Amino acid sequence: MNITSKDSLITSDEIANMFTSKFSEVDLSLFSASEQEAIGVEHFLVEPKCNQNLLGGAFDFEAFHSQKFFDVEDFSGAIEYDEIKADFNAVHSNLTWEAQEETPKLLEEMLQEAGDEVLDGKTRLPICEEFILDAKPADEVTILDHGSCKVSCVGNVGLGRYSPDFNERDSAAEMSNMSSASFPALESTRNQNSPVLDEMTVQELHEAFNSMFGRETKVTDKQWLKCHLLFGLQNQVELDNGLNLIKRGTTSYKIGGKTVCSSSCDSSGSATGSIDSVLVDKTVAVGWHVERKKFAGLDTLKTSSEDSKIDLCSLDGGDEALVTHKRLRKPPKRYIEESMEDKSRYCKRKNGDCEVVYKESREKLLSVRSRKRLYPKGFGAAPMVCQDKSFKGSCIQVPFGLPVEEGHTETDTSSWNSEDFKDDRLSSPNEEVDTEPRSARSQDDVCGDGFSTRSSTQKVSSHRKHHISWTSSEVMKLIEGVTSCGVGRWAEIKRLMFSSSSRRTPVDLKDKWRNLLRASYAQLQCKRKVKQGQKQVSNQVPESVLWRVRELSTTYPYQRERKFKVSCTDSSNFSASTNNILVPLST
DNA sequence: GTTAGGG
DNA sequence: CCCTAAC
Repeated sequence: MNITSKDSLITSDEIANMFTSKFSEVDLSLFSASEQEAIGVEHFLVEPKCNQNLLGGAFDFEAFHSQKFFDVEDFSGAIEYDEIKADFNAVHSNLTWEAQEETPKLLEEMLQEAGDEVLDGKTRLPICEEFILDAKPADEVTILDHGSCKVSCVGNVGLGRYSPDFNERDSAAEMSNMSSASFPALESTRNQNSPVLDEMTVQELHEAFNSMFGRETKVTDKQWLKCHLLFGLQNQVELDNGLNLIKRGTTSYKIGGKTVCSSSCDSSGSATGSIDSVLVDKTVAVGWHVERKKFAGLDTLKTSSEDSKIDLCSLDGGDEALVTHKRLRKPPKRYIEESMEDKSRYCKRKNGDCEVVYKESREKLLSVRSRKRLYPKGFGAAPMVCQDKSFKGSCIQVPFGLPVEEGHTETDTSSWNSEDFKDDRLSSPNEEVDTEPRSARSQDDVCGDGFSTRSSTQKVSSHRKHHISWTSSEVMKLIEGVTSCGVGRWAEIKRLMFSSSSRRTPVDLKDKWRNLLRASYAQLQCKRKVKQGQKQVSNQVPESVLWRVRELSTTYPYQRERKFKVSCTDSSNFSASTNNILVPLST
């Protein structure tokens, strides 16, 4: 069976274990968790009998690969980089690295897409890249992949904070310095002849090994020890930088019978949050840790994990594969509303500033209500961290602006609720915190003509007016109205033509007219190019009607629209068209 | 209260 | 369809 398909989730406990463990524990537990999977890695940790073949021979890479525990190509870009390669020649001969050039590109892409929030982008990234590029074939790849699985979500966070405009190598040196400050050997990870490690005695190497992997080794071969230490370092760096954003296929790991990495990137935000919180302040065995404090701010992050499960972000090969492209799932509306409500209450209580809070909350809500805003471009548009000061850092925002407060959830419910935050159960009459916006809103209820768009008695569960598509007769009426009243007199048109229809407001008429204009214009353009085009446009509105619209638009120029209208003066003799042209139209 | 225009 | 500034 394909393990990957079994269960794509990992429990947060498992994650926590993985991350809270010290390095050694992580590796060991992770690798030995499952017999089958462990094989390869176990071998890695087993002291080699022959240094020559220390890794390659023991490592059953193909077995791993065939089981799809990782996608070799994910790291392909990394290979071939430096001297260390030599040591692994034996292993990666089976691998194909055609994607070598892809990784940097991917990285760049990811970085560009990354959020605009830059935490230490300069210092972290270089490492990240370095190690991507330094990733070793076969054996290391495998292990790193495990590692990166663990970190995948961290990567999400980390990369999300890289400067979008980061220059790949510019700050590499800087990074190098920084890291080496904490752990000199790190610097030499790129160099097989790492001076630091070279200078270390076997005993020291043993100690390092012990602290890194949590186990003793009897191997006295310095080279072997160095190899492992270097790898360990890199693994750690990877862990810190979470460069798992590299495009990869579905990857799963079975740990203790449970598959841990999924191919789905849903709720990446949540995952990020919790993983991060788990990661924070964890000690790295070797004692260097690269600016992990950068994540401290996220410490308070909690996932909305009503689900104890977390999707790790593995990246599918699809179009939306990259995390940076992945759209976050829209949270349940109700949840949003409740969250907003909570936020509002909290803010009210804290600040006593209803108006401000209202606007703010409303904005957030709006951002959820609007599809455009809901799905902006790219990943960065979904703020992970609640920067709202009113939250005092005590809450986080799950992907789409869902604030989750800590310790503030039980606040008084007596405070105001704007209509926007009301759902059915909230619109009880005894809520009388008549805030300004609310009172302003209530005008809707008495909006003349008996067509109230929203009323408090109405079921307001859906804030957005239910979409009512315009019927052709309505369109005709609108056109008639425009014909007789002219453009812009929507209220009058409404009175004249739609008096019986309570569902069309003057604004609706205006909007529709605008759309008609656009449609007609689009039709013109399409017509010029392909005859096919008009079918799309005239799909809903007959061409004749659009023609009519155009005619009217020339008669009643519609400010802005007019300009592009004029520009498309081709067939129709617009210049001549004045009052004469607005014709027939059955009345 | 209406309208225009952006979202 | 919503929102809001401007009228």
